Parts: sequence; C-alpha cells; structure tokens
Amino acid sequence: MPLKIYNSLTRKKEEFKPITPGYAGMYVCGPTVSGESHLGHARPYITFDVVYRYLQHLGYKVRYVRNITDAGHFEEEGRAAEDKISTKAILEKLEPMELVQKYTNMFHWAMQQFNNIEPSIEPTATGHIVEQITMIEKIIADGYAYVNNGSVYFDVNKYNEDFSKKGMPYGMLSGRNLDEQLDTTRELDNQDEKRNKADFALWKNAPPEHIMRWKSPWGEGFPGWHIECSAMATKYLGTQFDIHGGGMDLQFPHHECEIAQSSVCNHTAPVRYWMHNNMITINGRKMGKSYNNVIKLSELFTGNHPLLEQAYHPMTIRFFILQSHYRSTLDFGNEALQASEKAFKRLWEAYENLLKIEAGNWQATDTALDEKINKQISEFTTFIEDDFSTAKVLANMFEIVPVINGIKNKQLPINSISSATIALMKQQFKIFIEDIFGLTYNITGDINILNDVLQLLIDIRKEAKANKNFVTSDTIRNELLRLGVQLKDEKDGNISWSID
RNA sequence: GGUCCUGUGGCCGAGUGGCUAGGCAGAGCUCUGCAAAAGCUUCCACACCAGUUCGAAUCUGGUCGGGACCUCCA
Repeated sequence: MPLKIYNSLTRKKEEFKPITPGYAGMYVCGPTVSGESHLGHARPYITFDVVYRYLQHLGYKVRYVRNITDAGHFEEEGRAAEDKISTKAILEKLEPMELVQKYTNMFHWAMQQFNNIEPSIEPTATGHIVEQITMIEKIIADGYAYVNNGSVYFDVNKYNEDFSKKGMPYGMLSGRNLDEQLDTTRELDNQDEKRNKADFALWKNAPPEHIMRWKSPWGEGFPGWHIECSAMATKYLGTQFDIHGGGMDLQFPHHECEIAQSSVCNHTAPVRYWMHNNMITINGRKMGKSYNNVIKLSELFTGNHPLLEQAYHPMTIRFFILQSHYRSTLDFGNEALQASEKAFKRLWEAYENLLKIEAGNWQATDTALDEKINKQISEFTTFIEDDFSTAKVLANMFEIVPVINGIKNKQLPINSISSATIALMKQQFKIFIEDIFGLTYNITGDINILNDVLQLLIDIRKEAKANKNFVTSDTIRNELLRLGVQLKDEKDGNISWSID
C-alpha cells in the first residue's frame, strides 16, 4: 500500500515517490521569532512532525529542515522604536539578537511540550545571508531581477512570460492568473521602486534607523522574506527535494515566490510535493495577530486567558489536532478541548491496559469480533497512508477501546479474541500512538514517591473498607479526587488510580 | 471586486453514491456498601431548493450563510 499525499501543486492525491530511493527531504516553513507562538502555530509543527515520524517509520532516511526566521524589521512590543537610533547605553537598547534568542527559546520549549522531534537542521536566516546574497546575484545575472535605490526586486512579469512556456506560470501553486492580479494589489511601502506591483523584494535597502542590516553589493540592507527559504532549502536539500510544508496562508505569495526564485536559480522546480495545513479558527475565524484573537501557547498551557475555562495540557492540544484532518479548518473551543482531554485520557488508559494483558497461546472464541479487530488494525495503515488521515486511525482505535477495557475488567472473556490478535494490537497501538502520533502521557512530579504514598493510602482505605469504616474510606477517596487523583475499585478487590 | 474553500446531531469532527465514523455531552442498564472507572443499550444530523440516479451528506445547478488568500501571517 503506497503512501498518498495531497499535492497542493496538482490538487490531487499522489503516490509518494522519493527522488532518491530510501531518502526523503522535507522543508517546513518555521516560525518568525519576533513574538511568542500561539495555538495556530502548533498545527503545522505537529502535522509535519507526524509526517516526519511516518516517513521514518516507513524506513526512509529523512532530512527535515525547518528554518528560524530571525531577520527582518523586528520590534518588541512596548519598546519604543526610537531605541534604535538613540544614544542610550548599549544595555538599554533593544538588541535584535536578544529578542530573537528569547522567542527562539520559547519556541523550542513549546515544541518539546508537544513532543515534536527536533528537525535534522534548523537553519537561521541571519546565518545564511551570504547564501541569500549569492542567490540574488544569480537571479540578477539571469535577468530576472533589477536593482533600484539599493533594493533588489524580482521581475515577476518576465518570469511569468518565460516560465509559462515551460508550463510553470507564476501563480500555478495558488491557482492565480497574474494578469488578473495586477490591479488588485494594495498600497505598500516603496511601491514606486517596483516596476510592477506583483514584483517582490529580494533585498531591501535599510533606512538609517533599521538595526538589522548587512553589507551587500547593493548597499546596506536586509534580505526579503521569501529568499531565505529558497536559499536554505537549496543548500541543505538540493535543487529539487521531496516535500515542502507550511500553512495554507503561506501558499501565496510566499511559496509562489519560492518557486520563482528557485526555478530561476536552479533551472528546475524546487519541490515535488507541496503540503499545506489548514488554519485553526476561533469562532470560525482564523487565529492571527491581525485579528487580535490569538491564544499564546504559554497561556494555553496555564489557562491564563479570558477565553480559556481551564489550562490545557500540550498532549491535549496534540490529540485535538490529530482528531481532525490537517487540510480542514479546526475550530477552537473549550468544549472541544475538554472533549479531547477526556478522550485522550481514555485512549491512553486503554493502551496501558492493553500492554498489561498477558499474552498466551489460544484461539478466538468470537471469530467475528476477532476478524473485525484485525480489519480495524490493518486500517490504521490504510488511513495514515491516505494523506495522513489521523482522525480515522483514532476513530478505529476508539472502536477497539471497549474490547480492551472489557477484557481487562473481565466483562469480556480474554479468549474472545486470539492471543495473536492481542499481540498485534499491542504492537500496532504502540507504533501508532507513540512512534507515529508522538503521544505521551507524562505525569508531573516524582512518580515513584507518588506511587508509594498512594499505595499507603490505598492500603489504609482497604483496611477501613474491610472494617466497614466507610467514613474513612470515602474521605480518602473523595479528598484524593479533589486533589486530582482518582481511585478505581477493581472487581478483584484491587484499587488502581489515575491522575486527571 | 478576483480566486478558492466550506456549511454534518448540544459541542468538536470523519465521511471516497448504497453498509451506525469517532470523541465529548445527555438518557437507561450492569457492576459497586455508595461512588467513580469500565461495559452494554440508546436519543440527536447531513443549510435550503431543484436536478441526475434504482439509490445522494456524498454528483450537478441555484439560493442563503461562514471562511481563506489577494498585505505580515502557521
């Protein structure tokens, strides 16, 4: 069964065939570290983490490149713009690298919370100024860019004319016709420097107050936003690579510009499979800074935001995202998050129960059930290979949960299904839940001490129950529940516990 | 205005023309000293109108609603 990926470029699901057998190259647009990441940012990084994990699971040696955009016109909120040109002491001034470092650290922290595997290479834009300048020089030399007033602009019209003949018109990724675009672009800074409104900056001349600046053949300035991805992707993945991912909002113009720049420089289309995740919405509207409706990740994890009824664990968010398809919008809501929180807990506990079932050697007494489970498990692969339909895989898992719990609680005879099926369940649940979906269930604190303390309380409660001292036994149970520890009386008299 | 996407039960969300997606919430039952957990059963749906078809949530057309991109944006 081949892996199928929806390719934004062709608008079709296509079988994934790597350029180099056994290897896969993937580039994902990373964060702009001028501010803190919000819930919306969580989606691409979790989505493509699953893609990365699955490619690895398939045995590919994957190089996963995700950039850090740390070049640009950055300002920290609250800090006055005149800082930049003032004569203040150096430590009082806004140092761009300080700001960039701060938000990079926060981003990395959030990625860890989500249990995202770190990319193979995480290049920074500021670390690749030379490569970007070199690339711009090549574009100018080929006649697809022009210099004006210390800035360099990409000549979109010329590109479109020449590359349309090669079947690669400008706009092919986002489905736009350049001619229809011309008069709809709005007013921007320095529009007059451009020959045409559709042209975009490769290099910008830096005004005196601009603090991030580098020397270039065209004077002091800073790179345009689009060129960094082209330069770094080419450097680390080659002139053509397998997968490029990012949010749908980057499809135009960012990825369109990437294609244009790279195609001119490298004489080949840069990317085989373009993947775009959809947006996370809030009240039906895209979460974004300009809409003033963002919930930062730190707020989400602490519950410190007017829209939040409670704190949400990073794994709840991860599970929430996995419950939908990455190309659909996903609407945020407390009710929805709380549903995910409970669902994930139930799934994880069933998974743990499954791992505890002793394997033996017996045949199934309920062959219909046994066959059904085997089918559902084989569909894990069918679904993930169908453009990463994580939601369907989870749905199948939940169909199996009652069987696991039923066996565990003796509501269902263990030999209803064969021992081989149980072994298969253990194997496949582990692969999908932990390896591919990257889910974990970490209880904070020193789990060993907690274990011992709880065991003590459980023993006391057992004794109280044996003496019909229900006041004591109920007090222990109810107070623990209040503290977030739930005791569960098992059928055989044992008591287990879980933390909410 | 242009291009495109979308409208599924109380909430979130899968849905490739015919077979109960799934989760959370609600109801009933089993188990339990009482609970919880777990299991079993169950209610609630396909925006609207017309068409194609033996059969449509799924295809076509229209109506109405929501959204994205065209500007930085995951």
